[in-house]
Amino acid sequence: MAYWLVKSEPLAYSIDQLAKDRRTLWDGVRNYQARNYLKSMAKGDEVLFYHSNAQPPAIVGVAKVSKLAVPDPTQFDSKDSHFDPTAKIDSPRWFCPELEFIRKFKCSMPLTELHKVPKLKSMLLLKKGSRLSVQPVTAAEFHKIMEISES
DNA sequence: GCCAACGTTGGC
DNA sequence: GCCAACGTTGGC
Repeated sequence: MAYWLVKSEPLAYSIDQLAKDRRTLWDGVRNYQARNYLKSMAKGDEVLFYHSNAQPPAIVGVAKVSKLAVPDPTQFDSKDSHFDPTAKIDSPRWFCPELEFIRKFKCSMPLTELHKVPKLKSMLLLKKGSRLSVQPVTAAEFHKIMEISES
């Protein structure tokens, strides 16, 4: 079992939208490192859901991987903002797993609060200049965040 | 809106 | 392969 964190701008796709949809393809990621993480996600992996460019930016809930990554359909759609003209059907460049809603936290965890937790100080999310929209999270970090969410 | 930190592109 | 120019992310 691995743990991850994904970022989304709430105006683009929020935790509330995922709660309604129940499941969604995590498409549109166009960064190679993030893509490689998406491809290595296993069914059942748990995923922290983070709202970026939000007020405040915060971890807002948990999802899980419900399907392994498949070729991202938006790369082939010329009308989609994530269209990639260099991607070919027989050699897709971008991949996306399906994520399933687990829960929204009663109280979201703003970045400013996360920075105060000593056990989380090495989280990728909290490192200066860290822009990756898909990140691995350690079991210890994940469980600490679960603990905080229940307090 | 600003800007630091990256990532990508493309000429050479 | 280098690197300048440009684009994007995302906190503030």
